[in-house]
Amino acid sequence: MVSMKDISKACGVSVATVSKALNDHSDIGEETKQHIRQVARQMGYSPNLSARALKTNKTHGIGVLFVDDARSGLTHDYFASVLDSFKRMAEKCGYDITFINSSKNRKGRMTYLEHSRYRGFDGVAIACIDFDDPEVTELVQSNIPVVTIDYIYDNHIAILSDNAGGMHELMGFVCGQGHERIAYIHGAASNVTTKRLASFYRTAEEYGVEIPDEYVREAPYRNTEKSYRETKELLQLKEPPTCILYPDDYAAVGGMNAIRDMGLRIPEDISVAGYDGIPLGKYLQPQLTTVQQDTEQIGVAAARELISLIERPKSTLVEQVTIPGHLVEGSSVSHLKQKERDQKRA
Amino acid sequence: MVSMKDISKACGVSVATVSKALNDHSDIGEETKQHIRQVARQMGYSPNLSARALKTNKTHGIGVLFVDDARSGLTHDYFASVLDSFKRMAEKCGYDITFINSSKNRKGRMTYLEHSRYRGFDGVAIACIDFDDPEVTELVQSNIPVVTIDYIYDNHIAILSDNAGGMHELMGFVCGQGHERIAYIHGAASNVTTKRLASFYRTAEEYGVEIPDEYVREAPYRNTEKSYRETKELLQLKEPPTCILYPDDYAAVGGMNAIRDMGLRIPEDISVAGYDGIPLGKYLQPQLTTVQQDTEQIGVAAARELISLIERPKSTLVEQVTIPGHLVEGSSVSHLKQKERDQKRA
DNA sequence: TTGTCTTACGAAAACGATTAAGTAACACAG
DNA sequence: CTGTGTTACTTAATCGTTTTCGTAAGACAA
Repeated sequence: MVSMKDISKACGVSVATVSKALNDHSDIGEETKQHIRQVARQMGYSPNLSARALKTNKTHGIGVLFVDDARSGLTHDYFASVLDSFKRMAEKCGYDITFINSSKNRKGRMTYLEHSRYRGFDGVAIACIDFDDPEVTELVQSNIPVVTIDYIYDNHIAILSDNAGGMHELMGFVCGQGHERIAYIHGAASNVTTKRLASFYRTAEEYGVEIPDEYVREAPYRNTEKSYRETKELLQLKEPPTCILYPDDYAAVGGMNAIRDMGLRIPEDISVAGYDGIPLGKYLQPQLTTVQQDTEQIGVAAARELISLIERPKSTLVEQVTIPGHLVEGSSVSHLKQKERDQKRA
Repeated sequence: MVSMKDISKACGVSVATVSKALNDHSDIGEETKQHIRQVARQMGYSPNLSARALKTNKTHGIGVLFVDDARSGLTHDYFASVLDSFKRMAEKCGYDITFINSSKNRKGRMTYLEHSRYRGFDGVAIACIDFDDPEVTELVQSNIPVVTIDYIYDNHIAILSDNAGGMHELMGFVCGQGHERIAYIHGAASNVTTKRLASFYRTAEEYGVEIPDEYVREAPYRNTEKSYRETKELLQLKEPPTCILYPDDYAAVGGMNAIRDMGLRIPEDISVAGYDGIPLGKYLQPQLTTVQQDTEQIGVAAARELISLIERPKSTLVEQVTIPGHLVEGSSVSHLKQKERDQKRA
């Protein structure tokens, strides 16, 4: 590998001059600069990041922390999309993305923070994880710039998908279609799901729709089997719902299977809606009504905010950015006409 | 940050002793070692990777190169799964994963190789990309250890999903179900798709099934719209196929929509099969017949081979590992009984 | 002439680790 | 007593940069 020393010899100048020329310092003559740069290019010089990082304490590396154990790491649709746009934005700004982990290797086990320090990340993005994990809070409370996605820590930057707004829009649509018996199978308790649940109730009230307790159930994220079972139970109620909302699109597919297995049609007999807007949802029959989260913007905003925090530690005032989603009106929610509703009531 | 110097002061020994104690060299007394380690722990010492890398030329970092521009980077199901298991395996061995990119940032543009050198990757994994790209071949021909996934460069380690075997098994199943008019919408030309296509023809011959040219068409990977259109065209042929194979499960869904839109039933009227084994396939109705690629093993093998190449540059003889997939017999391929076939022929 | 500025560059000390080579202390054989 | 080995350290060089503090040369004013 050709180093600055090689260039300095080739040019007959000192390494200091080479360094300054390549970094465009003002105290080097213009022609010297040009010459040094040209020679560097010719010799195929490549800066040594380790050496630079050792001096400057900047690695231009960003750590990304995802949940690992739930097996859904990168195959988690929502998260993979967010990460993808995060990555693109970060790379455009000259930062590379490395995954943080705490798996034990030959040298024992490192906490997230230890690992981050070891790698010398300039900043860290956290998402899709148990935010109460002590290792996570340790990382957040360290002096490493942090941005969280879909969770707020006091005094830290957070990028939030507008779950309350999304659910409000979805419920508004469902109610607007005339549904009055709406069930909600929500995801396992988390900051995200509680927001959606609260918004669900609030919007129901807004539209004067009553929600019996037995209409509200729980099935973990992306758990098709559980949502299948819960759906069957809902349909066996004395007064079954006319519409069922699911924690995500996968779960919705599970529910749709349950509905069909019971000989009912979607949306004629039962309406369903998912959440997330996975690519395949558009191609299901009927097309799935869902809320598409703007993963592109979430990822971009996260990267932008984190990098601005890294590069201008003080000036960053914005602490939370909420990114709206939008309703995808598929055809899995039917319009209940007045007489139909009367019929059902009769 | 506490460094070895701090520890050496606290312990009244030299930094060399600290270094050796922490790295378990044999020429340090056992009690000294223990003491130094304990103090290091108490002081919250964290090794500085940059400094270490500067000396040792090892970063314990692996670069991963994916296609970026096609927008399907991390949201590519097959690849996200492979990456996920690759990551887990690598982390278990003490390596971290960073994405390689060549996007132009403030400092101009780096090639993949330049970027890899800059980051000092110990090794590189390449997948899901245009393998003819000169930047990619430049990277492969460098002195950096490389493993490729689903593509073979001479004298380099490659991990291959058994596309020929998978297609053979799938075709064997379809033919075994009595199908004799089988169409294949294959993906855009690539090393992967040509292997499948060859295997498709070979297996057809093996079963004495003739494939008219008009039965073989092309639709890009995951392109639901194109496979929708191609499917419609296939069904409008004078002698339409009884079974259609698709390049992937997404495309299959597109095809299924076309079939249904034409008022036909799956699998009673037309059978379909996908490829990949996406999670949702199990929950489609009918359940999609497909070939599940063993992404777990592919990722693990890639990481294992790459790391062994990194750590024992000479000893690695194995150059290609083929990972078999397995048929998922859904219910989207019907069994054609003899008389039905006779009927159709009549 | 002397003093002060500017410009353009160099010397050298870091940064935090690793490691080859050296050395002091002691044991033990001859 | 001398020579040879161990054992347990220390010294010092080194990796490739960055950056602070020179300093020499020339310009220009007083």
